[in-house]
Amino acid sequence: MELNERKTKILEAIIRNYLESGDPVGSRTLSRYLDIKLSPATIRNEMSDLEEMGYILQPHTSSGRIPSDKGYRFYVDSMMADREKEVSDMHEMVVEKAEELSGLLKQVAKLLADNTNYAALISSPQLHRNKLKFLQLSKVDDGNILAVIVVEGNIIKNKMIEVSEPMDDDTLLKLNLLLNTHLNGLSLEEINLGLITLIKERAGIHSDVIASVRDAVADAIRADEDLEIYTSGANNIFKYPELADNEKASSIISTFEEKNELGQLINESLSRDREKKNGEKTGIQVYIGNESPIESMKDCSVVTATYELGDNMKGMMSIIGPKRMDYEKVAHALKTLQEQLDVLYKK
Amino acid sequence: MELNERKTKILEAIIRNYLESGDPVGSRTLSRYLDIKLSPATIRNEMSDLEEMGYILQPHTSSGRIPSDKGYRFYVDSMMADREKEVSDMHEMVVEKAEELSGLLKQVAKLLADNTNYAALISSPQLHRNKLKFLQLSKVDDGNILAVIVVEGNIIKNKMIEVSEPMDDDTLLKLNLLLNTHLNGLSLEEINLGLITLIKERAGIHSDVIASVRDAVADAIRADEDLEIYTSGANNIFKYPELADNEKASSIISTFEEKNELGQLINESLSRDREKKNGEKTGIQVYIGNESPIESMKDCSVVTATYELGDNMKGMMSIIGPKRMDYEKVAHALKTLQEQLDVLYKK
DNA sequence: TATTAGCACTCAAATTAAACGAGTGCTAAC
DNA sequence: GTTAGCACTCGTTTAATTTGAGTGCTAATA
Repeated sequence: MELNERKTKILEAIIRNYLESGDPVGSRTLSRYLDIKLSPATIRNEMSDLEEMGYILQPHTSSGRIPSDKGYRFYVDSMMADREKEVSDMHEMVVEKAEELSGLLKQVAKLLADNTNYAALISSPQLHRNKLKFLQLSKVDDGNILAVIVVEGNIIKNKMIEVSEPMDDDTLLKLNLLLNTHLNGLSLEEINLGLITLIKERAGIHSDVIASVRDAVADAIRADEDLEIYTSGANNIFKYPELADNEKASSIISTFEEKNELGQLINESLSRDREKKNGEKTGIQVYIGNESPIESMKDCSVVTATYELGDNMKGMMSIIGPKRMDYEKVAHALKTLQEQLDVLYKK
Repeated sequence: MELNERKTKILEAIIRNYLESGDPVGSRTLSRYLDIKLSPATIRNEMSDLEEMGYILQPHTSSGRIPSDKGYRFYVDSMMADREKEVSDMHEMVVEKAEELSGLLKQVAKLLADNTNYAALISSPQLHRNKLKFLQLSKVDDGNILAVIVVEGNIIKNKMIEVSEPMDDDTLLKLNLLLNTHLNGLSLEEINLGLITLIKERAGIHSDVIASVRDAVADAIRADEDLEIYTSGANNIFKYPELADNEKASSIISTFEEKNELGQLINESLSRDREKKNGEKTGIQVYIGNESPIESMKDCSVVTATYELGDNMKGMMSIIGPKRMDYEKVAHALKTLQEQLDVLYKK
């Protein structure tokens, strides 16, 4: 079946309506709401089709329809394609330059949460150096091997690795080749996987050296140590009945308080952003329901945006709310702050 | 009416029972539960008295009784008097020395929350200097007055105050006397009040100088700048139906996230602790319901304990839960960690 | 062939009613 | 002073009923 123009219109009407009301929407309502004149019966037929195609679903027989994740996805994608609808009812959001970075970030998180009525978070900016560019092991003396590691952004790290027995030049050469072909261009997570296969292939060969190499690379890449996350408006989720029952609220709140799970979201979002650097440039990602990397947010939508402070510092901010959030407003809020942060720290 | 032994026993039985079950407790239940043999009818009479005295109350006519804030207060006070009941069902709580102080504090907060099943928080330790000890203004030259401020812990601060017109020695002497008699021994909050009366009395006299003095004193006293608060287990409140409804949960969660209101609690608790340094020495405070300095916690009980790291660093940790929390267990948990922190950083 | 009116049917949510039961206060007897 | 007895209260539970928004299907219509 094909998603023709009329079906598209109806689908959009369903979603728009549901975003506003939060109630399942039925054929009568749509008949009134649509600009094309169609009887409820006709719309019912179309809705039946749309349901079969997976865009909408019924909470129970004889109720109206609500968008499925697929439906939301369709909506968000087509919304993102239409450039810049103007969003009206939002206060001007103005970031004031703060003395402390932490103050600034707290401010941004609060602005986001207060203006959108969803939960918000922002990460401290991270040095942009997540991929391995080059790796060289050199024999310094019989007991020591020097590892030189270059990561994206041309940051160079040195690490001396002690070995129990000397390694001959030939082996070292091979090992260098092996490591470079396997690991170059990989991020930390991928390197762990890469090393596992590597060790499996060359089982037993200098596996202690390889472990040391991994540690050294991890040190060089990881900037996690100084990752701070500021949250605001977690209690906003209580405004949305579909998230406000104890079970769900508790797990969301807990994720917000623990913060370490949020780290995953940040990494995921930052690395996704890096990948499609060329194409779109807004750096806004939408995760709907199960698309989210965080388990406890499977009933939410998560909208993230990266921001840049000065030259090489990238961070992430995010809005978390119900699936039926006002995506336009949220995207707009994120973009606004993105730009402001950009300008604020431009020297 | 007097709270005789029998009434006391019945009151305690009511409270103990309610702490366990969370349900209003009636005369039949008590009759079975009590060791002295009394018929439900007799107990009803006593309960009626206890209600009149304000220790217990009825959620509605013809329901059992629950403790009032006054009842809880009685219970907690008498409990605190009995030294050290052993508490059984708690895992060993072991704090591991961490590299970073923040890591340590996060760990402690988590231990507290996980072991008690309530919400927990801990503040970073503050330098113990909250009261003004001595204040001296000296004329340096016609345009400048030097303020020397000594606060508790013998920390000395100097501040140069510019004056538009020179002040003669006599006035300065008077002002010194006035300031010292009014402000010595006061904490920051009290100083603000003290200054207001002072200014009222001596209206107009060098009020700009007085304002500068206040700022200088505030600078010297306030250590708030580096106050960090770590929380854990905020979601535990969902385990207690009396706190889990959206309204209450939302405001508690919000307080936990914003953190600045928690600062009040910390100051209040630290300064109370300082006052009764001599008498009790456990440093454990219990705030029941409205006794709490934080508005949003009026349906909770808050138990706080101070801890000392090394020589002059004092911090506060706290457990927040329903009024019917297990006070013994909580007090025990706090004491355990108090001791551990004490030992851990003893040089 | 696409659209629509009509109608029987479904089902969550709201409303009402009845039964239950834990608990009380009061009185009179022990 | 203590207790048994009893009528009464009132929140909770359960079931029955009503309501209403919405559906799918069929047959008539354009």
